[in-house]
Amino acid sequence: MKARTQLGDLQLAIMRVLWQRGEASVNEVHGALLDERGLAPTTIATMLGKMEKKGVVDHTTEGRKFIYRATVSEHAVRRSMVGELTSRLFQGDSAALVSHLLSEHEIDGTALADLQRRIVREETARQEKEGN
Amino acid sequence: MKARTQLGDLQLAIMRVLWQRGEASVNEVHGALLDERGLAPTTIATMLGKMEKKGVVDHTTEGRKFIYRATVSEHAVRRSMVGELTSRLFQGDSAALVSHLLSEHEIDGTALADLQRRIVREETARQEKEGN
DNA sequence: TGACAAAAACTACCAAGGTAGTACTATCTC
DNA sequence: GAGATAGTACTACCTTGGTAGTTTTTGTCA
Repeated sequence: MKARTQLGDLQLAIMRVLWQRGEASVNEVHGALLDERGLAPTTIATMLGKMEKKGVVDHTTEGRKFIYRATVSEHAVRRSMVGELTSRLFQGDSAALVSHLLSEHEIDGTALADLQRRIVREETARQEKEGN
Repeated sequence: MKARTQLGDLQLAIMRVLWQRGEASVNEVHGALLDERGLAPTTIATMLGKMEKKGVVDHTTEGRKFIYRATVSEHAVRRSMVGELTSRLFQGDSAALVSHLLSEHEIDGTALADLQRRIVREETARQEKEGN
C-alpha cells in the first residue's frame, strides 16, 4: 500500500504545523506561518480545503471554526516523497542516492561519523536476524 | 550559484535520453521513449520547447530538423533536486535524509557494506586533507 | 511542377499547487 | 435589533507539467 503522497511546499509547511501541534484552526496555522510566508488567511483556508479533498488532513468543527488534523504521518510523507525522488532520479536505487549525498560533501565530519556507527549497528542487527 | 533546476517526470525521461546520446532530434527522443511511455511525437516536441525556454536544453538545426542537447548535467540536476527535497523535508539536513533511508530498510546488505567502505574512504580522505 | 511527407509552429486543454478577493453567515456587542 | 466581526464558501487567476490535435512550412521525388 504505497500512499504516494506528494505535497507541495506550502502544503508541507502546513503539515508541519499540524504535526507539531496535533491540531490547529485555520487561524492558528495562518499565524504560525505568517512570519515565514506572510500569506492571506484565505490562502491557508483554501489550501487546507484542497488538502482535505486530497485526504491528507481532516477537520472537525468547534463552534464556528474548523479544527484541522493531519491524517498522514510525517514519516509516511517522507517515505513517499523520498521514494518518488529516488525512483525518478536514481532508478529506485536508494544507495545511489546516499552515494550522491556523500560525493556532494553535504554531510559534515561528525554526521559522517554518526552515520558510520549507525551503519555498523544496522549491519549487526541484520546479521543477527539472519543468524537465527 | 544554485541552479535550482526542478524537472518533472517526462522532462527527466527526455533529459536521460539526451544525457545518454549527447544529442538527439525530436524523433529520436520520441523513439527512445516510445516503449516506456507511448506518447505522441508532438508531446515530445512541445515538452522540448518548454524545456528550452526554461534553459535546460538547447538546439541547433540540421537541415530542417532540430537537434537538442542538454545544457545542464545529470549531476547538477540531481544535486538541485535532491537539495530541494532535503530542504523541504529535512530542513536541509542531508544526514537526516540518509538516516531516513537506513531506517526504511531501503538499502540491502551488500549496498550497506559498500556504503560502509565508502564512508570510511571518505573519512580518511577528509582527515588527510585536514592533516596538512 | 505538383503531390507527398516530414518537421516545426501554434493552439488548446487538463490537473495541481499556489494565491487571494468577494460573498455569505453566524455570532457578539451595544 | 443593528451593525461589526470572525469565519467559511465560492470563485477566480496564474504557473507549470503533461498531452496532443491542427496548421503551416518546406524539402523531395516522381
